[in-house]
Amino acid sequence: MPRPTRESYGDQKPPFSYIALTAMAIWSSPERMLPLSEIYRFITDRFPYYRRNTQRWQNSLRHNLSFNDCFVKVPRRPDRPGKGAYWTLHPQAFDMFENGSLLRRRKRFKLHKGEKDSLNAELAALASFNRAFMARQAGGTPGTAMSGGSMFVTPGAMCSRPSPDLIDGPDTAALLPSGTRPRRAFTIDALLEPEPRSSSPCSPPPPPLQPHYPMPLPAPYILAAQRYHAELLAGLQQSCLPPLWTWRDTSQFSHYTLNS
DNA sequence: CGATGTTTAGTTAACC
DNA sequence: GGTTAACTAAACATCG
Repeated sequence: MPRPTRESYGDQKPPFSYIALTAMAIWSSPERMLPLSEIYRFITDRFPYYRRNTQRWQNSLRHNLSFNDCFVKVPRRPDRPGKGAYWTLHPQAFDMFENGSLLRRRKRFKLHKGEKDSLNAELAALASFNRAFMARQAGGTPGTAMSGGSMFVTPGAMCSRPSPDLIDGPDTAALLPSGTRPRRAFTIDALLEPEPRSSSPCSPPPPPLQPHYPMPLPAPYILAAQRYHAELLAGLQQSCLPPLWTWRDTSQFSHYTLNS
């Protein structure tokens, strides 16, 4: 039986699960993360089947995003306002498909409670940073308002303190690779300081993590926000972690695979 | 208000 | 037959 090509799917339902479709969409984007609307667009652009009954499959897709730990909701950067968050893949979920084939999933990806708590704390800190950022910017008092940053937690404190009910292995409380987790306090002031030069233990850094920001002369706040966001994403999508999703044959969407 | 996100629950199919 | 993953439906909350 011949391999199905992108075209041959036509109005037929593609053999991919929603998880696979979503992973495709996310990993085909330059920054490895997309808002919901862009995930929709990726799917409808490539698979005509999903141009019908959008209510049904989009509900299922949203359900999958929320239900599965393999998808991580990253708050929008404050300089990119809009509706909804960005969605990315959890680094530990990269190998959830057998042999990298998106046609077959190895097992359900589930985070332990400690890992989940840790990640949520990290993301909550980011959201908090964003809110403070906006408030501060609205206040128009650069460098003074909200100084001290007592409302923020340091990443170290956040990630190294296991919850009482956490008994798992050594890395359960440290979701993000320790080398790339943000090293400074999650405060605007700290982030406004010049970037400390440190060589990443993993090389080279993936290009998508340094997107260009189409902004006219970013203010220091914007720079701080960008830096913060980049650090978090660098942790989430570490270059040490293997492979990137790709497709071997760009004309055949049936064969998304992992680089090896 | 509509898009987005969360949660629960029922059905189906594949697998051991 | 039990377990698991995928799919679907639906209720509900939140947010811009």
